[in-house]
Amino acid sequence: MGANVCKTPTLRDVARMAGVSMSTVSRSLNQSDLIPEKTRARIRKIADQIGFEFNSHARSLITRRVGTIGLILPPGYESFGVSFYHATLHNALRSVLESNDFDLIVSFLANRFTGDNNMRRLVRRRKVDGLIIMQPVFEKDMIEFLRSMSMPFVFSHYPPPEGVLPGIDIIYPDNELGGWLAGRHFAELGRKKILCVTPGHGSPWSTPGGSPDPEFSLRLAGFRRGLGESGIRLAREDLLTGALTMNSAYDAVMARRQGLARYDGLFALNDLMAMGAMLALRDLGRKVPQDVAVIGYDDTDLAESMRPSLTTVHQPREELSLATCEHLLELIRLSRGVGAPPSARSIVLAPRLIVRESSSG
Amino acid sequence: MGANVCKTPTLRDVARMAGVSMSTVSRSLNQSDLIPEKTRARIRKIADQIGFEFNSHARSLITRRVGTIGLILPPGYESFGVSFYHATLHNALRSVLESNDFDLIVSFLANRFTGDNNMRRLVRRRKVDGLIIMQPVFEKDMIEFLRSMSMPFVFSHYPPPEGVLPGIDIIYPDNELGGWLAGRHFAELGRKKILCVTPGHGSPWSTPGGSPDPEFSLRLAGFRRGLGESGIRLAREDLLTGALTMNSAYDAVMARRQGLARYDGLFALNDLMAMGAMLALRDLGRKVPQDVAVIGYDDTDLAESMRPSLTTVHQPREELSLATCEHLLELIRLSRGVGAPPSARSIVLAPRLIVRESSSG
DNA sequence: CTGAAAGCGCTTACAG
DNA sequence: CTGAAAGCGCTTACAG
Repeated sequence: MGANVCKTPTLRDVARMAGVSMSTVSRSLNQSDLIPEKTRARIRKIADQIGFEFNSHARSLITRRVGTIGLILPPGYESFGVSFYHATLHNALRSVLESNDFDLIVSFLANRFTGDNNMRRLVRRRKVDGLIIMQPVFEKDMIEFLRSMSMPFVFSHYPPPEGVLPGIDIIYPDNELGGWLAGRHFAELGRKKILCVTPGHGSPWSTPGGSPDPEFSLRLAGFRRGLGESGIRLAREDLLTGALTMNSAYDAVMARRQGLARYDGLFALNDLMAMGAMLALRDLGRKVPQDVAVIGYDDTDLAESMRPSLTTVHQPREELSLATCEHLLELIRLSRGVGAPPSARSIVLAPRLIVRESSSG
Repeated sequence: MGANVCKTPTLRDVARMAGVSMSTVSRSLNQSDLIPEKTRARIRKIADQIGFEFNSHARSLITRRVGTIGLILPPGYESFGVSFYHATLHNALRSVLESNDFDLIVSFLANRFTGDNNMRRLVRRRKVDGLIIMQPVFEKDMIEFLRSMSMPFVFSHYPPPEGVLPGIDIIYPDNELGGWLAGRHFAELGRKKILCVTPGHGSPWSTPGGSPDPEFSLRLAGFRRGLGESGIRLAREDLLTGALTMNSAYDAVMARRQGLARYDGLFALNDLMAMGAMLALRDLGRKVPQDVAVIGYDDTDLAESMRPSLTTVHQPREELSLATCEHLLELIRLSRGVGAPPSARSIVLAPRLIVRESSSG
């Protein structure tokens, strides 16, 4: 009366049915070429029939791998502006991991209730094989901890802070170049007087009164350089301060209605602010792009969907995700091997400008 | 020369240092009250010192729990309209799970490369203790499988399809009521002639030529009922077809510019479409809300950020996430116990209308 | 090519 | 209150 269908069949069940030892089943299902193809096929079939899957815990206990990657979310992820952008990043990440049969645990750095460090916990409990870390700030402790645990990790998306920590694997887009592309585009369009909407210190992770977020200050620096090459200057009064949201930019532009007529271009440091600014310009009777050309940053899906559609700097999300995952998977592979650990790399990806209606009048 | 700091200390290490057996350490760290508080504290301290954490695999092998919940994403999640809305849902989910010390694995139902069923795999490999399933379609196979595996699961967010499967735990907002709130609001405003922007069959999971998505058809039905109570009818020609995106709604309204002057209200079945419609109205010289009052659906962050800010039906995201998690955690708890499995519930949450500038002229 | 055996790091009756 | 021992479901030298 042996039931040949049980809730969760084990290797032992398969072995029994196949009339071989557990070792043979294990080897077969793991593609060991010690086992002749014929046997492997037979066992594979039995396993499929009864719906066998390896118990990942038993397996991990020995192999020390789980088949799960941890993604550490940036601070401020709850805020719309951030989550909004990152959601598309995650989709791309998930694709790559999925194609490699890895699962994805998504977590904040710190548990917001207990205050515990989630990342440490995930690592110590061995719930992940590697980490993708999206954090604008690089804590030295954290990095030393990961190294001491031999846990592969890659920082992704945020540019390194000023004093770059040497020897860290990090992949991010070139924000300075993105800004430069926008600046040059205005110059090419022959626009001379540009208004620029920045988040000021309003990004979720900038410390009050601290230095502005490098991500945004780099965009601005590049923008200045791009304009400067054609002799266009950005004065202090040409900078408006929003807060990464649509309404903050709308309000900032409305508040500046005096003297607005002088401007024939507007650059916002992200798409949401660009959209808010466009609404304001329209309400003030200034036509986009005829009177004012507008450029955003990020190339979120909204940019194309906006009317007029928004010219913007495209963040290479797919490439970023792909490169991040591939690099991490490579590190994981190497960490199992015997070779020397590879030297760390930082990979910088070039953004590109997507020209749409808001700047092609 | 025994190092008292090792990479990953085990129970054995703690036991050795404390001069007790592994059993005692295990019990202490698991809050067994067999062990006197004093001993517990001593052992806790040693464990903390050397950075001990349970190896989750060894533990799971015996206890059959992992401390991880699986979230199954809806089809079409890659599309912006969907991911955009769900991102905020996830944030809320993550909070609740985090406060219960559960990790979250996020996955699509099917592996888009191998075609394998990710959910089955996660369950069979025992990588999750329970599942939150966001799927507009309920496959019978899937449900039987989960039951046969005694895997706790809760369907969340999508209303059940027509022929409701009895005895499934499911939590979702009342879309019909949401539509009704919008209808009644127009009636109260004294608006008589309403244009309605729907996704048609354009939602990501509706089969071509199949029946429209229940989520949206319910909103529309409720809306009709709300208007009907004040004698307002919606003719076939009052329905526009977009595709859940801003530009689709923009284009639909623009294409309908003839006869647009008759309308004094516009309802879009989600916020993105409402925003697109508002842009079109403005471009056609119709003032919001003076000429046309506009209502959206979802209450995404963009609604408040829009100018004029958007009146919309608020999806009870926080309540939904909270209720889903709490219910799932309860099911998990019960599945360990001896009591009879609880009877399944469906929980319907009431949305509410958020009145903003787009309808308060 | 194949199997018996040890062991991964825990938990939990069972016996004191 | 405490410990020795069995066992969760795998993998992998080791011996044939």
